[in-house]
Amino acid sequence: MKDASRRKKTQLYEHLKTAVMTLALTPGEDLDEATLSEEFDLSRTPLREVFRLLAGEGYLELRENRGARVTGMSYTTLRDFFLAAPMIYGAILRLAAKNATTAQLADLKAAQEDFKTALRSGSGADRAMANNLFHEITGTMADNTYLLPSFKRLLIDHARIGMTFYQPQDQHMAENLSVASSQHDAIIAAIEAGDEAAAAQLAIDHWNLSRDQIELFVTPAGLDVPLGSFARKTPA
Amino acid sequence: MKDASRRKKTQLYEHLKTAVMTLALTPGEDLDEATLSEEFDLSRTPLREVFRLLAGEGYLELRENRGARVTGMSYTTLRDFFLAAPMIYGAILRLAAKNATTAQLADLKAAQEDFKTALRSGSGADRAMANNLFHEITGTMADNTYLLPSFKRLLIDHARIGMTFYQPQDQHMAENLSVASSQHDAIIAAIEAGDEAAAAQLAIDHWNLSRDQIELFVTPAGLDVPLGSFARKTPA
DNA sequence: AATATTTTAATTGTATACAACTTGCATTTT
DNA sequence: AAAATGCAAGTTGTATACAATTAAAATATT
Repeated sequence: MKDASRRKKTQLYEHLKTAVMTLALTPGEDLDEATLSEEFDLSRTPLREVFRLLAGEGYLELRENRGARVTGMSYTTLRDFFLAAPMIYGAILRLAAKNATTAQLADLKAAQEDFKTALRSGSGADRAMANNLFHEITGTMADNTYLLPSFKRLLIDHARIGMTFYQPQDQHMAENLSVASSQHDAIIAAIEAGDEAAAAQLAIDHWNLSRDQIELFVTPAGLDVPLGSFARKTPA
Repeated sequence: MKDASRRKKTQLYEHLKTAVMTLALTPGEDLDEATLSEEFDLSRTPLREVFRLLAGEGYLELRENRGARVTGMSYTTLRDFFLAAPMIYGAILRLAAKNATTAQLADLKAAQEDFKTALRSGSGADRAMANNLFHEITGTMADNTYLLPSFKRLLIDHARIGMTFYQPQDQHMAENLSVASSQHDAIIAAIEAGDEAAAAQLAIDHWNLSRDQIELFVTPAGLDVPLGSFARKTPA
C-alpha cells in the first residue's frame, strides 16, 4: 500500500513541475499546503518533502515560516539567462556529441518527432514541454555531474520564457519555430556524427534564435518600422 | 522557543556540510537518522528536511526506503570535475570582476587573510574550508542564478579533492600551496581593477594548479626520476 | 479619522505514533 | 551443505496532533 503513496508523490511532483514550466503557476505565486494536501490526498509531511525537492531543483522558493512560492522571474533574470545559457549549453552539446549512446540517440530522435507533432497540433504548453524533453535528453547524454545542475536550472526558465513564443503572434515568430525545429535536426546530426565543434556552434545558434524570439515579443513587429509605412517587417 | 529549533537545524546543516567537505564523512558513507536525531536533539521530521536540503545542494544522495548517504566520488568524478571547473569558474570570476561591490571586495580580502592564517597554522580541514569560503564569495560577487548551482556543486568536490593536498607531503606540494595563495591575491587585484579578462585567465591558472597538485598526489615525486638517481625532482 | 494595540484566525514547523519496507538471521527444504 | 523460505529486528515513510509564528481583524487610543 506504499506504492500508492509513492505514486501520489510523483504525481504531485510532476504536476507542480509542469505547472511551473508552463506558467500555469505564475512566477512568484504562493502555494497552499492545505489545499494541495487535500487535492492530492497526501498528508503535509510528504508534501513538504516534495516542496523541498522542487526548491532544490529551482522550481520553488521556500521562505521561513512563510510558505512556498514559485521561483520568481525579473528582468535581470533574462540577462543572466542569456549570459549563461550559450556557454553551458555549448558545453553540454559538445559532451553529448562525444558521449551519446545509440539508445540515447534513439530517445532524442523520438523526442524530436514529438516536438514536431506538438508544433503542428499541440498547445503552447505541449510545445514547451516537448522542447524541454528534447534538451533534457541532451543533458543526459552529456553526463557531467557538475554541468547538469546549472543546465537543469536553465531549462526551467527556458520553458517559461519559451511559453511566450510558442504561441507565435506573427509570421516571423512562427517561422522562427520551424527554424528551431531544423536546428534540432542539425543537433541530432552533429551528435550522431560525433562532431563536437558543430554541436557547440549549434548550441549558440539555438540560443541566438531564442533571444531573437524574445526581442520580437518584447518589441512587437511594426513598432520599429519606418514612420509612414503600414507594412509589417518583412518576414525573411 | 522556536528559535532554539531553528538554531539546532542550522547547526546540523552546517555540521554535515563541513563534515562532507572535509571528508570527516567519507564519500558513500551512510547516515543514520536515529543517531543524528539524538545527537542534535531534533526530531526526525526536521532532520529529514535538512537531508533534503543537503541532497538538493549535492552533499548527500537520498535513496528510496534506504536512507541518506554522502555523495560518492569515483574516478570519473575527477574527469568531469576538471572538464567543467575551468569553464564555470572562468565565467564566475569574469562576472565577479564586472559586478563586485566594495563591501564584497572587503569580505574577499578578509577571507584571503583567514586563508593565509590557515596555511600557516591551521589543519588541513581549516585550509580547505578557508579556501572554500574565498571561492564562495567570488560566487556571490558574480551573482548569476544560473551559474551558481553548478559552481556550488563544484566547490563541494573542490574542497574534498583539496583535502588530499592541503596536507602537503613534499616540498613541491607545499610550494604549490603558496602559489595558490598568490593566485588568490592576483584574483583580488583583478576583481578590484575590474579586469575581466585577467580574472578569467586566473581562474584557469588556478585549476591548472589544482590539477598539478592532484597529479603530484596520484604520482608521488621520485618515482619518475631517471634510473640510478636518488635525487628528488627539483622543486621549481 | 488615522494610527496603535490587542485579539483571533490561519498557516507553518515539530514531535510522536504508527504503518510499510528492508535486511539479516534462523529455520526448513532439497 | 547450499539454497530457499519465513521470521524478527531495525529503518524509513506517513499521518496526525500540537506548538509556534504570522497575518488579519477588531478594538482601543490619540
